[in-house]
Amino acid sequence: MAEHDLRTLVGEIYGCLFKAYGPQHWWPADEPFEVMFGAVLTQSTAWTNVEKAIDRLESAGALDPAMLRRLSLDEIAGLVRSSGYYHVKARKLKALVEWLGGYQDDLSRLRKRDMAELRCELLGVYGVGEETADSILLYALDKPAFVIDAYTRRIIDRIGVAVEPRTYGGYQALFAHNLPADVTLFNEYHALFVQHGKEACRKTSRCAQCCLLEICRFGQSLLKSGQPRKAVEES
DNA sequence: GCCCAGGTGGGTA
DNA sequence: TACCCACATGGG
Repeated sequence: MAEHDLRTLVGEIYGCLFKAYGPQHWWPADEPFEVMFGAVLTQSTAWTNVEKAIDRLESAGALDPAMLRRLSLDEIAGLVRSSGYYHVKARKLKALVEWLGGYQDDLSRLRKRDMAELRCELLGVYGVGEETADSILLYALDKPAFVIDAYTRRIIDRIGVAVEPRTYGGYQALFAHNLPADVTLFNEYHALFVQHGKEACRKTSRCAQCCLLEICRFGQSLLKSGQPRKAVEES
């Protein structure tokens, strides 16, 4: 599949999703620390459960890194119980705020850092994997990191794009190489994938009745003819 | 009662 | 590298 066609496809998917769901405006108005904690709390967890945990943190005045550093693991676990995996997540939040403490909780210092270096550093923090790191970079620190999640993989697989390698980086490269590195665009695109995943294509194995139906059909026909679209990660 | 949700870390072969 | 598995609540 030519590079030009892949670029067109990535643009078409965005166009269909935007037409169906409209602008999402995810997280930009929220407090960056709340965004960071939410990124950890939402790991493998429904957002409705995360909201309850964030509300309890807020009531305790603990949407603040300095406050969170003062609380014990058990205290944090009690506050985030509703988000599931609460013992593990308490440790993860603690590790994150310890890391923030190294910057005196000063987000302007973090925003000045090079994105790739910052990403490496985040990945070194306990509990921060690739998706969480990119969510923090994009939604809390305004860096152009494209977030890949289960919804995104599912949709891309269904459309029939042959991502190589089938890793987080492989999927991310598909978008990073075929879109301008724009924070607002990346923010909206990922939010639209999540919205679509929640509303349309969760349980069914095909995109019946969904806004990506035509794109899916095109992808399936290519697969049958033995020519899956190919996206290759640059090393 | 069963399935799933905006993952990650650690262990094993 | 490539799988497993633990981690756990709450809504449909």
